[in-house]
Amino acid sequence: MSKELAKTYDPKGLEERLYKKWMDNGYFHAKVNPDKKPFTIVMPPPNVTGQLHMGHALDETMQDILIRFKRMQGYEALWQPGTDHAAIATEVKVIDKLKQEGIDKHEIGREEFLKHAWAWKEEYGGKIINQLKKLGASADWERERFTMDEGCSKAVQEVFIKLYEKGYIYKGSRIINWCPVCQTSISDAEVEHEDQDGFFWHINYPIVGEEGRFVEIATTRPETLLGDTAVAVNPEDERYKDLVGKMLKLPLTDREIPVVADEYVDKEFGTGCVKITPAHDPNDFEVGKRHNLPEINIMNDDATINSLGGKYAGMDRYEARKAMVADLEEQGLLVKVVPHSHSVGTHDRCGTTVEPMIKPQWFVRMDEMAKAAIDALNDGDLEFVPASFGKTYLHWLENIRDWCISRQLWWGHRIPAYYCDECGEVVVAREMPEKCPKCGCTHLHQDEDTLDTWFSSALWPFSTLGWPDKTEEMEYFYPTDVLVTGYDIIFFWVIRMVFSALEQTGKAPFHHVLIHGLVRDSQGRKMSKSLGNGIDPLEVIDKYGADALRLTLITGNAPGNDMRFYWERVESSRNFANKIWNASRFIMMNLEGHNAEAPEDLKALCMEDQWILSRLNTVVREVTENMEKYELGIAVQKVYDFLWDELCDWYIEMAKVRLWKAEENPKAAGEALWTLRTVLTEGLKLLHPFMPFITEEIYCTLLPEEDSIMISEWPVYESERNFPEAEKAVEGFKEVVRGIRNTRTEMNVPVNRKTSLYIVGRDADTCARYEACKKSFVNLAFSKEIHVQENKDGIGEDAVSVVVSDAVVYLPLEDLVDREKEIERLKKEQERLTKEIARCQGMLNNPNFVNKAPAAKVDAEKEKLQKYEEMMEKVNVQLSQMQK
RNA sequence: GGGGUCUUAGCUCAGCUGGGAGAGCAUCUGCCUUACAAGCAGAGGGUCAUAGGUUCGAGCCCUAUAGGCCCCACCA
Repeated sequence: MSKELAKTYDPKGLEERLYKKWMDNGYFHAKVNPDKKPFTIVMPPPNVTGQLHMGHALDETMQDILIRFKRMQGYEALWQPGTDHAAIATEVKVIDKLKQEGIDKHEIGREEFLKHAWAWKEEYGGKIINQLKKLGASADWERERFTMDEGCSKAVQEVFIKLYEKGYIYKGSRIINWCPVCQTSISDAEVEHEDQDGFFWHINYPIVGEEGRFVEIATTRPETLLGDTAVAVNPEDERYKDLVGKMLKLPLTDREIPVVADEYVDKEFGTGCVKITPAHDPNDFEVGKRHNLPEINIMNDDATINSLGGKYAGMDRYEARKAMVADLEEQGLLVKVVPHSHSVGTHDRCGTTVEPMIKPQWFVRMDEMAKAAIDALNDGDLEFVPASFGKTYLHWLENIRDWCISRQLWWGHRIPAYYCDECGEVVVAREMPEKCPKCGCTHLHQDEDTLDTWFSSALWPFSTLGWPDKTEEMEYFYPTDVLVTGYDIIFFWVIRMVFSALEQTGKAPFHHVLIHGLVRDSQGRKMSKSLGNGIDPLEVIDKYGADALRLTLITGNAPGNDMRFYWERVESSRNFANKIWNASRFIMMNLEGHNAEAPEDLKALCMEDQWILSRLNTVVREVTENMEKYELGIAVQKVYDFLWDELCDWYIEMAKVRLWKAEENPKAAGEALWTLRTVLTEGLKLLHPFMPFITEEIYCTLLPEEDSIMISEWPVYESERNFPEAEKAVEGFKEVVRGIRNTRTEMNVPVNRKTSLYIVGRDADTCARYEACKKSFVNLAFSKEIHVQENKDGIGEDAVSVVVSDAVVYLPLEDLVDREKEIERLKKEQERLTKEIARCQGMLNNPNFVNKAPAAKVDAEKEKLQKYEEMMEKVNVQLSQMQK
């Protein structure tokens, strides 16, 4: 590979080339390796028919960062990928496609439909995986799984049977959420509640045998009147006490229904009389059970009124509502209509208003398993990051109801239950039994329903590792270490994985759950198809590169918080990539043809070399700590600041003096080059998990003998690279440089005018220190002829002075000095110091501070006070001189 | 109704266990200084929502209030 690098960083082409290299070398593959500690992340399986969006990009980037970090740290890092069959989402898409071809799902039948569905999966299933690869995702693609592949299906069947045998899975006729459009039951978690403006219809129900007397009820859903089997009042309600037990004539029908008393009714709300429709309302269902009321289902599966609805039969529920209200009005039974806003349940997939219906469905009993999941968090077997999401988790589990798992869909895992055609006996088994165990009949048929898609994804952390077989992967990689996901699917997925894993494997499926927020648009709106405000990650990658996208998604936001997407931020990430690129280019250009041998003793290195090594050392320690605490944003910010501010803006500029004089002093230049190469190499390693492509390209160009940065060793803190004195010295140096630059700007001195510099140090030691680094002022402070001395000999009275902690720097700028201006500047400085001194004294004069604060804090304040007082003294001298 | 979360510079957000307010972008002033104008140097800009409290010391901890957002919930 050539050392010639382009002047600007162009990620195009390079990313693809490097990704292929990583794949070809099998760097992403993890295997059972007893010599190493495992580190495992299971990838939340994207929907097989899905498109990569910003949410995925964020989620996958976070995981990739953790996996790459741990891999470099020497762990056997497995990132287990795969896709989800996404039962209903996929089935809807396949139905749509078939419809366009003029094919009806029911006409072709189950088997034929599934053929189409699998074909669809084969055609589109790989798409999202390929998109993930563009991000740089280092998942172990050799282990890619699918929730409906053989192994996962086996796990699903196994779990179903075990739970059934334990009595945790049962079939029952209960009120469930029904989607009339998708024509399937859905779980509570799939129902979204939204407030809608509607009406309260007040209707009079005539009392039987009491001509002209009515009971007035209020309802938001008049059409369900057809299924009413009672009217309920509160037993304590004095207004209606005499009515309890009486019969009412149900309007628009020829039925009579009783008035019952039930605590459920709120006296204060509405009219205090509630119509009870057990078959179409969850609360009414409960009331009906308590009073042994009949359950009358008045709707077909598509939410049209069924044959029990008399003249309304065949009408859609809303059509029927209109017709019935009109009829009631005509009959004089409609008392009034009052606008009323109330919460309506809708299906999260299609937005259709859910219809509660009584249907035979399969359920998972939640009480015991929920308790285990609660204990897991309370016992610390499971930890959320940030911890506050643990409360959300607990709150949900504490209020959980049984989970409806059967779906009237074809795309999914078919329920392993078989019914005897003769006696109706139910057998749950791995295969269809040859004959009914009860009556011996040989005619049996399998349950038509499939399982909720989350039933299989709940098993993902262990089904992908081979469970229920006792595989070595299961033994080695399980439980996994951390799950990374958005807060929006804690209920759907995280909770179900936890209780499933606890039940089946006896262990929590992961130790930590790292939660992130949503990526919103620049106005803070959710990115959505209907708004058309979504930003395609692939477009960002195409324009700015995957590294820039990754950096943008990780920086400037705290775990669990939503973030906004701005193109400007991507641009600034790209600029950082370019900065690193050019710094590397500079270092490599200088290395060309020169020796950069490691020094025999780091202690012999010059001040600035020790400083940058020492700073790097600190950054290594801090970044590693941040990564281990999942503080990715903080970690990368530190790497960013170190590379840009400290390495590029300071160290490289300081090192230039030696590089320019390489011919004169090859040893000094060699040390600078060694330091540059060392710091760059280590810095790139710290950056690699965040920006894998550019770091790989530079690393391999810089060190052609190395194979890849992604399998290099993560830097570790070494105490012999710690140089506190050098750090302090360079801080002093920087203070001087800043002071000079500042003063020059104020004096409007152009950069190309080099000035002489007199540094008057506090004492001999200080002078020695400035002497050692004085050459660096040439480049950093636009200087020539730098004099370091202990007195003011040879310095003109008009020189501009810069007072710092341990020295005064004089710039002889006679011709430019405006005495008035200089006096003003010094007075400003005086003012600043007065404030500082007052602040220090305020603290130190407070006996409570001196007595109670830690001694180190008190000493630090004393030291500062002394420093400021010294500086003040010097400023005063300077000022009086100017005012002479 | 319950729970969570947020309120910090013009904008978007960081700020880890309490110890002198930060970044990016934007604005203003100089610079094409032999890695980088996708850059360099400098500047302005904040009563850290409000009111109390704990503490020697609060952006950070506690309480209340206001406003924003989110989630959960069976008031017909």
